[in-house]
Amino acid sequence: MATLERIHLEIVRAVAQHGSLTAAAERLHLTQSALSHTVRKLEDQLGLAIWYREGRSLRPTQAGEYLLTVSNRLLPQLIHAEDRLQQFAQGERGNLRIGMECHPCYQWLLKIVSPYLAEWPDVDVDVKQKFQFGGIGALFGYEIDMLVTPDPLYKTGLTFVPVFDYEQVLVVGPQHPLRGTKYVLPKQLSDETLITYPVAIERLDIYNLFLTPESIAPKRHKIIETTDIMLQMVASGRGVAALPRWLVEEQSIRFDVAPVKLGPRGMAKQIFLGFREADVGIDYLRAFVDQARTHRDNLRYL
Amino acid sequence: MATLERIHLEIVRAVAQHGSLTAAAERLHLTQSALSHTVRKLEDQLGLAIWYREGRSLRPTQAGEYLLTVSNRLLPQLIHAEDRLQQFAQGERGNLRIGMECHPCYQWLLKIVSPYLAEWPDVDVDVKQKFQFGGIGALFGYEIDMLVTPDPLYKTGLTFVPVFDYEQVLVVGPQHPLRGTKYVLPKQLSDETLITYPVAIERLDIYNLFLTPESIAPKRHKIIETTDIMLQMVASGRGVAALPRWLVEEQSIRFDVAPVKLGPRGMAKQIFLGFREADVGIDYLRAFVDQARTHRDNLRYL
DNA sequence: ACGAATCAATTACTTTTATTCATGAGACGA
DNA sequence: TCGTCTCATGAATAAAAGTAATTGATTCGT
Repeated sequence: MATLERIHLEIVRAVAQHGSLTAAAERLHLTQSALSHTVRKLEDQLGLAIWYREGRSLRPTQAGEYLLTVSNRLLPQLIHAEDRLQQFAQGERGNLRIGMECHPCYQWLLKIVSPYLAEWPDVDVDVKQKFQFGGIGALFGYEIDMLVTPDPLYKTGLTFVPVFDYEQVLVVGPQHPLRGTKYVLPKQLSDETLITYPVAIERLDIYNLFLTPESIAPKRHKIIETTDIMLQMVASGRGVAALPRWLVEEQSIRFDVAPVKLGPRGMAKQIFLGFREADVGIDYLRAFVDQARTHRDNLRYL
Repeated sequence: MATLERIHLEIVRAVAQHGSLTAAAERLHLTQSALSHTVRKLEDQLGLAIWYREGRSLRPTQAGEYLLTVSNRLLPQLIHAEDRLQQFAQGERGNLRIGMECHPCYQWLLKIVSPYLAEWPDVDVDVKQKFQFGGIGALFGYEIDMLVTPDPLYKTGLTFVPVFDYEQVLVVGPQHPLRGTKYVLPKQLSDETLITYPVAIERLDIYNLFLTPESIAPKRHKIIETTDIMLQMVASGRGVAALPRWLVEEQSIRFDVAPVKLGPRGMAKQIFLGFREADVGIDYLRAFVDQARTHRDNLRYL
């Protein structure tokens, strides 16, 4: 019979991170001896080894690997809970951890965040972009509190609210033959170089809603991380990309690029904010959604 | 600066459950005094109160409520980790926590579980049916390891595998006018009493795929928990229900009920097994999926 | 409205646990 | 092969957690 204590999780994690008990001890402000004792006791209680002792180094056993995944999952949650309690104590509101699942949304988010921060001076906003199990998983796993995503999921436990409507368009450079045409058809892209963000093809709308249904693929597919570079590539004639119209129009001052409608009816898209239903009571979270909604309503009257 | 220890989570939880420090102390095999000390120290370190002291009873503060949700989320995960380590130590494989999101699947599950248990004597199988945040949330939140569901979710972090194809049919009793007809149309149900399991209407296929698209509602909607009672009700002419064909045929020996096709083409359904991608390496989990797949293939050759 | 019962808080004390210090044994590289 | 790095160990000590006994307040039953 053994009880997993927080210190055990800390040790497993620190050892994995620093490679040795000695280094882990330093990081945890303890002596190597203290860790050795604690580890021995835990291993005795569990009746199994957490590390293979190979010479003077430690290699995790199967159980050790497992404990590591548990630690990596639970420790951040404990730490976040402490932070939040700390904030309660200081009368602060807390922090809002926002996850982003769509690259160009970042520009949009900035416009929401600045008035929000002004209105809620005692709420901190974190923005995360990488999740082990995707945005939905991050919400369920309490890694983030709010998710900005183009594809919502109406399921128990989560709420999604549409906060932004936009048109996804093709972006072309100055010399491009498609420039100025009313719209583009899928087959017209079969000889183009398509530039996208580094995400799985199944998550790219230009494939899902445009190319794949017609069984068409572009000649080449280039991957670029940042919007700026992407637009530079397009402006210099190296390829075409699919981006929100508002973003293209905003950036057309800086780069010589132009939007072209995708298909005769265009490609309508929405951005959603998602959060845990359990959190609806948190006022500053609600306020963020309201802020985003207000922004949307303002655009409507343009 | 305060560190949340496991004992703090235990205390918060036990107090919420038993209503008093004294009762909580007993449950944790400690004296009331010990808890009082620990609580005071934690509250001092945090700089805030976890409970309001009202007379001789404790009512959680906002911080206390928050701590309780954290405890309820994290403690079960710690306990499960301990169990699993224990199982590692004893050479056992572990347990497979299966969540069920569809009522009649239970019959199907039984057929998979028994050969599985025989093949994996050192794996225990738990079946859970209630989840705070739905089946998907339970998977992400490590409440369960496998989900049996009719609606999968192809998203990062989870894998869904179809394991069972069936036809959803209308079940009618012995005197029912629809008995023996080729198929039933939505409007033919507008004067019937429909019996279903107690789940939200949006999750019932008979509504989603059959009635709602034609804007038709049954005359009455009765809710029954168990399949047996449901079939008894149908057999005695109290209403009709929608169930898998195989189940109806199996039970038609015990109850005088008959299946009727839903619409001219019938209603084709699938059951899926879902699990965390992070767990694909776990052999006994994989084996369960294989078991289910094998069962499916066997049915194909009938 | 009174007395018994119950509850949390506190103090002083005890026990248990965690941590350190000093040291040893084995592995590794120069 | 020596110096240095690793983790393990035992005894000593510091720190923490726990108990017992008591108090004061509140609640409940009669």
